[in-house]
Amino acid sequence: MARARATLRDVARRVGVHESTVSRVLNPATRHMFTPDVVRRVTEAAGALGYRPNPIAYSLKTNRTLTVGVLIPDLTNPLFPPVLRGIEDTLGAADYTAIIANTDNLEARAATALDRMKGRRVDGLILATARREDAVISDIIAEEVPCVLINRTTDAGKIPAVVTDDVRGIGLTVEHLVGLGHRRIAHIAGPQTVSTGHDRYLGFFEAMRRHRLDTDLVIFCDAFSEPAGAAAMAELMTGDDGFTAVIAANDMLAIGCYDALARQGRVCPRQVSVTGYNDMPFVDKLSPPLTTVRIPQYAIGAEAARMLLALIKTPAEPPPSVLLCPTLVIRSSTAPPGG
Amino acid sequence: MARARATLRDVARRVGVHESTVSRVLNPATRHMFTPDVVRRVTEAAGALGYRPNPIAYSLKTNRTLTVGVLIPDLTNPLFPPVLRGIEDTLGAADYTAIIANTDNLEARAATALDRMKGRRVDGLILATARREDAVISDIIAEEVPCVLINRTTDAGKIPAVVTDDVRGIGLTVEHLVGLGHRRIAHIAGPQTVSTGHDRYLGFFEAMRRHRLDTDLVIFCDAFSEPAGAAAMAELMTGDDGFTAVIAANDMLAIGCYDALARQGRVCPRQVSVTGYNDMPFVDKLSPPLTTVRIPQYAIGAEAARMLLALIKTPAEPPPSVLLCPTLVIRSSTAPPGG
DNA sequence: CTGAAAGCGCTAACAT
DNA sequence: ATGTTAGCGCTTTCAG
Repeated sequence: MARARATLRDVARRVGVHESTVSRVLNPATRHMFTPDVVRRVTEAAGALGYRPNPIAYSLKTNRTLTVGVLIPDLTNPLFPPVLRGIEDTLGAADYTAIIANTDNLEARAATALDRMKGRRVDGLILATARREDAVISDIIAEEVPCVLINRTTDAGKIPAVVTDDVRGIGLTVEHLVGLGHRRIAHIAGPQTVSTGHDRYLGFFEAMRRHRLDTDLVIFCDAFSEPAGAAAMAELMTGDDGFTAVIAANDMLAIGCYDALARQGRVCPRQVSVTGYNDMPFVDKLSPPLTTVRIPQYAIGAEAARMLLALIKTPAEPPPSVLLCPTLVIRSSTAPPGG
Repeated sequence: MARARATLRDVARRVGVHESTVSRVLNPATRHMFTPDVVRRVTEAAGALGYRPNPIAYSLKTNRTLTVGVLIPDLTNPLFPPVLRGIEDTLGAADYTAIIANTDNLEARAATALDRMKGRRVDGLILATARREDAVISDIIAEEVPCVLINRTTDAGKIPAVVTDDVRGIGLTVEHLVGLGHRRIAHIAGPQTVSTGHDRYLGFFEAMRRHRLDTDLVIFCDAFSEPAGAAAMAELMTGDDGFTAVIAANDMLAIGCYDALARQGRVCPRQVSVTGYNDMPFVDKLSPPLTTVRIPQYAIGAEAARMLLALIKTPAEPPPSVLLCPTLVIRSSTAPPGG
């Protein structure tokens, strides 16, 4: 900033009181100690000088930066921007600021980013990058940094998390497809090293079993990506086992399915129904518009931020994890089999 | 952070030298003043104690926060995440960190966000929110805060900007459509209060004139949004003037065109060709895949960050604005007329 | 080549 | 009800 900003001392001098008086008057928690007259004079002088507290000095003194670090796999995945808006809106209302970093799903990058954030002395962390067994998170626990997980959680479950009920979410898609008459249903599963991939597979398995349907048609992908989805779909079509529907573990995988289907000249949903997961922006614009599971993205971010703020305030009382409810969004990528 | 971090004093005590010696040894710029022996001992002790400089104290002393503010209209617009990655990668390499805020295209929110950022004492700003006449930016000039604009610029042009050549970009689409045989071409223009909206309209106007074609089929929108595009397209179809192609000022407007077309049962590109602008992620998945103008999103961010860092280092030498080159991406939303 | 000392702007005991 | 004082961790003149 160019212009030299007014400091507490400047205000104090102008009013003719001590620096600490100004500090206390300007602090809502201690303002009550003063006569209305002093409060008025100080407030006016502060206004006249355009006084703005220096957060750097505040931080150095209090050891709090009013900053939290947010780790996400990839900002260009449209799933995350709405989550971030939820986080930033909630943090902003409490005068906190988010610092965001992408990890590209690489644990090494997560470690580096976390180091930078800790270096910046963030007051807390929100991580969307948890693996089921996560060394990085073990460190965080050991260091007692306030932290909440979103979207994915760890097996150990020692850290408060805001996630959706993935088992139930996939159950919804199975019910929907079974209701349409499908019996041979395949699952393109995500990485089993992360809770979302694992829970969705579990959800598929349990729901299919409930209907006494076979669960042999499962391809495991090592990434929630379009190419991985395309490869899996291609593999599925190679050993054609007469499946009529595919449940992809997320929307990116489902888009990959579309690609592979198109390359083989198979048409969705007439020949194969496809479902996704997340209801990312723009999947309603695909051809055909994708049937998928909607998760409350903004709410996930907002809730996580709320929890983190609580945790920062009272680290001794970790807030309970939150399980949000997914809903099925039926569009045109699903239809009765053999349509 | 929980664990009390080692300070300079701790390191100094351990080595048996003065605090300032440690500071100087750890600073690459002043390290050369010392005997190799001292350097080694200090470095080792710092390593052993896990010393990490406290950026807060550094900032308080030096008046630099190694932080820059980034203002964007809306993170959920897929145009921006790649730009941000460019910014963050470049800033990160120089140990700078970005603070991001959304304005939703509201000048009031821009002012608020900027206030918060200045409050946080950012060293510089990157703004993707400029209007052609922008009071907020006038303030920034007056306060001499290092700043670079991206995507949009101001009429006054007093601030270095990284933008693409929008006149030329739209020219590309006109050439393409004319080459396909179109003569009656409409333009769904963006807000004329921002440079992108204005320049693209200008580009349309000039290119059409070059071909001696009429430029009467223009609808001005007050937002670069899907509903605005749909409304404009609907209006265009009402007074049907026999147009065979529509150039939308950006991809969101083009998607709105798709909506309106679908509602009227008109098929693209057979009855109407449509073009967009920006080549946002996922427009290749639309039906039909959108012909659009690609801008180097990551490069815009990276270049802007580079310029800002230079400006912060030497405020007296403002870097020249950069005009990046757009390219046409031909997909399936354009075809010869009356196909 | 290294040490001493001041001070960035703020908060929070502790005094009165 | 207000003032004094010390100090957060660092950089940087100024001495030597």
